[in-house]
Formats: sequence, structure tokens, C-alpha cells
Amino acid sequence: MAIFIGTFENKVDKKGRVSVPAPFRAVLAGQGFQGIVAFPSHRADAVEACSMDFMEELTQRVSEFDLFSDDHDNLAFTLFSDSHTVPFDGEGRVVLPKELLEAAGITDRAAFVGKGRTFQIWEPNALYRIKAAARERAREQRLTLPANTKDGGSGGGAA
Amino acid sequence: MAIFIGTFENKVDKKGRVSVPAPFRAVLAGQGFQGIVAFPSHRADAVEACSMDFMEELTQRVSEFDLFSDDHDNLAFTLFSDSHTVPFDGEGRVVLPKELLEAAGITDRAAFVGKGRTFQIWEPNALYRIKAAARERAREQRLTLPANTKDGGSGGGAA
DNA sequence: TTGTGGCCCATCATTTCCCATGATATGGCA
DNA sequence: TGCCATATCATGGGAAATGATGGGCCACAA
Repeated sequence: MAIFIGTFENKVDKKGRVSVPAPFRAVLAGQGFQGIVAFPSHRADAVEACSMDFMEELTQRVSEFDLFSDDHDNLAFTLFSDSHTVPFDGEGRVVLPKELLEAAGITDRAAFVGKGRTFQIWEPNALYRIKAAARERAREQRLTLPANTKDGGSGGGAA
Repeated sequence: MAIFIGTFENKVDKKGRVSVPAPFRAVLAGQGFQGIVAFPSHRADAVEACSMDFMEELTQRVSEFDLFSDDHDNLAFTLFSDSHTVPFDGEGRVVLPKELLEAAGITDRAAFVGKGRTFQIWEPNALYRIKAAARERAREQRLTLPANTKDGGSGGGAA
């Protein structure tokens, strides 16, 4: 499974185009729709994005909520009504809808952040602010790699 | 399962390339992505690294959290946003991102330290300092291996 | 016509690929 | 047991390819 990893900052040109980082394009390559699915994040001032394939998986998952339940309704609403399919141009750039840009406060630069199976697009300064906060949290909570606990229990530590 | 064992010091050339020690490459051989995943250590001045396969395993584990939950968000952020996929060149070298080099204080030499399923990359002097400190601690605390060190299960596996 | 968006091409910096070299370790052979 | 041949590995540098970015042209719609 190819996953989105890393942070990349690119320029938004005056036509509103941004290059999707090549490593991300590599993840998206080979799927049917050549582009991304973008929708507003309801927890952060950022744009959420994923592959069309992943979106279809989500559809599956959403259907596990009771139909017509509040949860289902909210999720479905967020996922589908505010989502945009955004195609690549010949150079692997996208033009993000202005609602999304505005919601995220993005103007002339955009930071792409891998989150595994999805990624986010941030206004760079906003990203670096919350990144610092996340690092802090991680340090405090020892939120390191989820313990594989085995960790060479052999005691090999003694080089 | 092949694991990373041993310490190796290599040169960083003026293009920023470093040979990944051959024994480590051997561990990484045979997996899909020919390269490593590198990210800053938040507990030491070093670069952490692992295989892409290992990273995907972690993704799996992370996905056990509800998508879009706070926990998922934090974990994904910590794991993926500061990570870099670093491919091998034809000779098994990597170019480490300069953020990581700077965070670890690495300039022209890099020390690779096996830690089982992951490994670290240090500025050599920093490594030797903490190694010495660890030895010291071990001596003081008489922190020896459990009595059956004769074969200890792990035995002489090393090369 | 005029504005908007899409497609194509040009450019430039960076990175990756490929080949060469020296050193070291490994195995073979006398 | 000592020496030589060979393979492996770390390292260096030049050339080619990739990626990000900018601008221009064309088509379609208002």
C-alpha cells in the first residue's frame, strides 16, 4: 500500500495552480481518476485530500453507520457535499476551489502534509504553528512509535 | 525477520549522499520500496529510520483509531508529517533531507546505529558521547545481561 | 467580444543515474 | 601458510532526467 509521507511546500501561482508534490503523485498514480478529492477539514484550518479510491472506501465505511442516524448524516454530509474532485493538469498541478483555499487561509503558498492514507493542505504558517504544538504533545505524551514492545527483547542493547 | 544490528560510520559527500551500510541494505532488500523512511527523533539528537514496510505496518496500527478522531489525527501527524521517504541511488546511498541533518547536527560524517527493526543516524561525536554515557551508567548500575549470557538465545548471530 | 479556464510548451534548478576509482575483505591456489 | 585473484563496498564526479514554476495560446461561455 502506498502512503502519503512527508511535508512539502509549493507555490500557488496567480492562476491558482499548485504542483502536487511528486511523491504524492506517485501514490496517486495508477488509480483510475488522475487527480485528488479535496474537502474541508472540520477540525483544522486545512484542506483534507485523498485519492478517489480512498474516497470510495470511505463510502463503504460510512455505510456502516446506521442509515439516517445523526452520525451518518453528519459524516456523509461532510464527506460528500463539500468534496471536490480536482484533476491534475499535464504537469501534475491542481487548482483548488476557492472555498477550500479561503477556509484554509491559503493564498500564495500551500504546504502538503502526508497523513498516511490521506494528506492535508495548509497555509504554511498555520501548519508550522500547529506542527510545533504537535511535536510538543508528542514529546510530553511519549507518543512515539506505537510500541512494538518486542523491541529486541533479546537484550541486544549491550552493543 | 532480518534486523538492524551494529554501528557503522560513513562519509557524507558534498552532494549530501551517504552510503547506507551494506548490512542494513541487506535488511531492506526485497521489500517494495528501495530506500528508507527517515524522521526526527524527538527524544535524541538523531535521525530515526526504518523500512517502508515497517512504516506501513504502523499505518495499519494507526488506522485502528477512528478516522478523523483526535487520536488518529495526532498519531498520523507525528508519524507522517515529519517523515521523509529517501530512496537509494544505484550504489545504495541516500540523500538525507537537510532538516534532518541539521536537527541531528550531521555535517560530513554519519554514524548508523542498528536498533532492531529501526536504526538511527547520528553525528559521530554525539553518538560516541552518549554511548560512553550509557556504558558508564551500565557499569555503575551493574546492569549486566541475565546470567545465561553463554548462549542467550541471540547467540553469535552477528556476521 | 471579453473573461475564464484548460492545455501545451519553455525554463531552470535540483536530483538521480551512470560510470570510474581505491580500498578492503574474501576465497582460491600454490 | 603465505600470496594472488576476485568480489564487495564506500566514495567521487559528470551527464541526463525530473520536478517545480511561469507564460502564452486556444476554446468555450457569458
